[in-house]
Amino acid sequence: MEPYIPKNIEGKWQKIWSDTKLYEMNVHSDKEKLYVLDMFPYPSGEGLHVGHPKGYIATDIYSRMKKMSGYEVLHPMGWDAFGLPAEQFALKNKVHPRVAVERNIARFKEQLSIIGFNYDWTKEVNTTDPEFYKWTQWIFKQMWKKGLAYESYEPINWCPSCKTGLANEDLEGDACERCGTKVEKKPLRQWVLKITDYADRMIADLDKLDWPEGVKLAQKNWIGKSEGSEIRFNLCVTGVADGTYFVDVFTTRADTLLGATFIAISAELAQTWISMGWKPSEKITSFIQTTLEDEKNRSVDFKTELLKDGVDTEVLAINPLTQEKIPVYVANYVISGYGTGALMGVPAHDERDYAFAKQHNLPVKEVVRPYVIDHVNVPRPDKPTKVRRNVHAIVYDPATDTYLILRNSVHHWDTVVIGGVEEGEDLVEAAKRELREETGYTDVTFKRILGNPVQAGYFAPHKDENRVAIASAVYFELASDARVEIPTDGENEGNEVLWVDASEFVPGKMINSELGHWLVRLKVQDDIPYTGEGILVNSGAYDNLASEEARKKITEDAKGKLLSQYRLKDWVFARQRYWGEPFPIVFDEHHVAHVVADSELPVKLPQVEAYEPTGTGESPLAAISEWVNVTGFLNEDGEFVSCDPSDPKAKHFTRETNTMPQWAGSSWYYLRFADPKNNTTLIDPSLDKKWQPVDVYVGGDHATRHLIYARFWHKFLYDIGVVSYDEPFKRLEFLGFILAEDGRKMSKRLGNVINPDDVVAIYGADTLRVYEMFMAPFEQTVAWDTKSIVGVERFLERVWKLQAKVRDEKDSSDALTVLHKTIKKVGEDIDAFKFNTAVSSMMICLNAGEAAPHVSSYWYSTFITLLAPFAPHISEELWHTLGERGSVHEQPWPSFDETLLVDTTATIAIQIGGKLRETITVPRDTAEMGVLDEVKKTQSYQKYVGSATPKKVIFVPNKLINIVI
RNA sequence: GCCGGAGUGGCGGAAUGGUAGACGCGCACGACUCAAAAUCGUGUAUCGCAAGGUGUGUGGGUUCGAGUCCCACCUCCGGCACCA
Repeated sequence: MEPYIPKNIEGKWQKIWSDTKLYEMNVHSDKEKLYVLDMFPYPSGEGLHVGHPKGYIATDIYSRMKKMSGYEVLHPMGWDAFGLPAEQFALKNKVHPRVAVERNIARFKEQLSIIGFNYDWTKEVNTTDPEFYKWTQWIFKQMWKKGLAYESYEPINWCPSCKTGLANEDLEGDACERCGTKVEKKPLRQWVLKITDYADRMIADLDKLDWPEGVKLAQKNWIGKSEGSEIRFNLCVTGVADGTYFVDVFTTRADTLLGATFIAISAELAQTWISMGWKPSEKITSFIQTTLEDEKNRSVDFKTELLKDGVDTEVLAINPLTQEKIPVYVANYVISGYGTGALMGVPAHDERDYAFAKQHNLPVKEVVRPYVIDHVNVPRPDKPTKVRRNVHAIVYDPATDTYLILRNSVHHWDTVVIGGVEEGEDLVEAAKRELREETGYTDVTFKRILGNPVQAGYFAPHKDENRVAIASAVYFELASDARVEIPTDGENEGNEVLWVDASEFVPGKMINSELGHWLVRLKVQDDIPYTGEGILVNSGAYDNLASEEARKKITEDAKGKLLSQYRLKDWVFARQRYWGEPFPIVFDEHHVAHVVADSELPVKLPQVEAYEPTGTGESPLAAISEWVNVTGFLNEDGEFVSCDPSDPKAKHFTRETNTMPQWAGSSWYYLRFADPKNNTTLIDPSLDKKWQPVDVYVGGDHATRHLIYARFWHKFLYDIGVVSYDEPFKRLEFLGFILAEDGRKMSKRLGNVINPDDVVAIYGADTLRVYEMFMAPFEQTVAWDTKSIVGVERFLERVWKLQAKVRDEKDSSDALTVLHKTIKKVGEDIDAFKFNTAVSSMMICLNAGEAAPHVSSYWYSTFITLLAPFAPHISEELWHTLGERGSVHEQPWPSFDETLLVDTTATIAIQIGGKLRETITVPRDTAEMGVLDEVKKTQSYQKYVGSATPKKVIFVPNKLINIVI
């Protein structure tokens, strides 16, 4: 037997597989399709570290197993090579980005090739290839035609270091995600994509995706839909007729409109007012200016300016329902990009508005009262209703850390001390009176009233009527045990006065359904506004309406409209850099934009010497006049067609000089793999129908960028009929990253990078592959551990050596059973991306094979077949050593025999009173009686049960028997 | 603050409500060797000589039985954050 030397076999097989085109697949095959895709890499100049291949190993294993199971598998690879990192790398190394990208791709490919991946390289795509980005431009053009791409002059995030505008998704807090520089707001002409048009569908369709729930939630939160109302407040400005001016506010709580006591607007909106002719005082103007400039302090604390200074003009807002006039502030905490950039302040029902009102001494007007429905005695619609005001006396004894309750033996309930209150009666006095009458305690210290009343609805069976209780709570502490005698009959009949600790003083154990609210208020020392829903009070005609109903009615009556707002912003889609896709747009002499005709695509990125960013907000392309200036004419569709300047139709146009962001190509690249060379359409419709969607998509966490952008583009392509399915990625598996041995991220700077080439050189590609799958659950981030890799090395070594034990004889039943269990387990685990346990089960199987006197060639070749997706080289070598023909990677995936899965004996755990005492081995499927007979013979039974009669026996066949005594 | 995810030996980690710690690393001892490495074998949660206790972040609960289910809390990691 030859020794196992990976480098002697791995290169050899890689060459044979490549020469025999083993991995070239047929997109037109009749077999059932499966599309397995990695998030394609950005070919950076640093090359791969061991973390990069992790996901590729997983898809490699998955796709190999599926191919063996009879699927035609599309498993391609490509390059996401446009964008800032490549350009920065090129600038730094003084090479052209195109050259740098080619070099980096070659390096990546070489690194990938030695790991033995099964990519079909005939399907390779590259986003910087004009034949590819032609279609990126084409998609943009379709969006433009549908009005989804528009020019905007709004201030955007500008990174002064990268010298380009950025999308919201490109930020980390308020800094550039790439270089960490604080971004500035810069007004810039931008191309923006209307992604918000798809927000609702992107939320709704999450339901049909087999994605990790956490990712779906992250997307939902990122999109951040809130449903509310836009309501107009007319303005009352000194010297101008009321209603000439107005402000629209967005609110999710239109039900609190009658509690609005101020309006706050953003500095941006104030500036718009100024540009429309409003002339505020110097003080206000300067406040607006500083707020606009002081970008970072806007999220720190309240800074406001009241639009009233007694000198020039005074601005008040008129509540559309009450006509009440309320003050208007410019406030730094109101942001312009959300809603209308103006809000109505309702201090009684919003924490921030409350804090604001306290700071400015504004009235707090309660309009929503918490409302609880008793779930035991639910109000009955057919019964009359009586309204009562009452007070709850909550008494705490600090000495014993307990609360005072009444336990009633007639009604079987625990309750706080409750008493009715008359109109105008003092709550504290009423509560004290009830305390004395019902418990006898007289010496309590009043602490505070627990906020506004809570309303409860319940059915009172003993009175056969519904009750609405409007309850306030008064909080006391017990000062001394002083008590007076109380009668035990009448109201007090059946009552026992008790002190209970906090665990008993909870809504589930007490009858008082208001208690939950009291406990929340007890916890915080200051009054807090009630931000929940309830029923309306102090709202005139709207009193007693539930919040939800009130929102509709109030919005309607205030002539507002119901609409949704999103946290997600439209996608700022232009970059002022060289290395990206040019836009298929030209401008005429009036600076009106036109798309270019299809015949003009691709609009190629010009070859230039200097491509440094200008920093002026202009792209470096703008300086290339021979590229920018073009002659042509608009055809009958209004699209630009170039022509010779001598042509009588010729007119002068200039090209759009911004380029597309890095995320453009990756938003649709997965569509191209099935048909990468098609020159007439983005993808042949029949191939789209056959191969989309991606069945399994694997990569790092891009929940809020790539995966949002791609879904948006895909849905757009679906709408215009280019693709036939409305979601791009059916199943998504995230991978956990591999950290350096020191637990930090691998980086050249830290000098802790583990290079896969080195690992392959020492241990071989198969060991690297199996180790990366074995080290931790796939989705979990884990630190590289060079020590542990030998475990996998030994495993493959022992697999190799087991060939010496192959005999032409029957397997032991143990070895056979383990093998079939392993076939089942490995298949199931690969399906579920549980590679670590798949490897572990193969180790168990190998242990069993080694323990057996010999293994059959069936046993060994089956084992090799299971191992093949994980360790393709050693498996192929052993396959041929066994004298088998063809490639192990083209063998059918082994099937298991159900009858062989079960052991002939079973180990039964004997529990006595739930405690494990002993185990016994009995023939499989021994019935309860049989097992019990055996159990009775055991020492444990004699000792713990003896002659006593078991109260109960729980029997789980082949597993456990529990004797309860 | 809000929303996710996770807390199990010295380490990575296993466990459809049914024998916690599979598998692997490490470690200890033994075999082989002049010796070492490699390899192979045995052992390895913890306290205890043992019988037997105790153990899956903490405290409660449900259950014959809880790492797993329920309630409250603590810690760590990730995301969002004046979003009206």
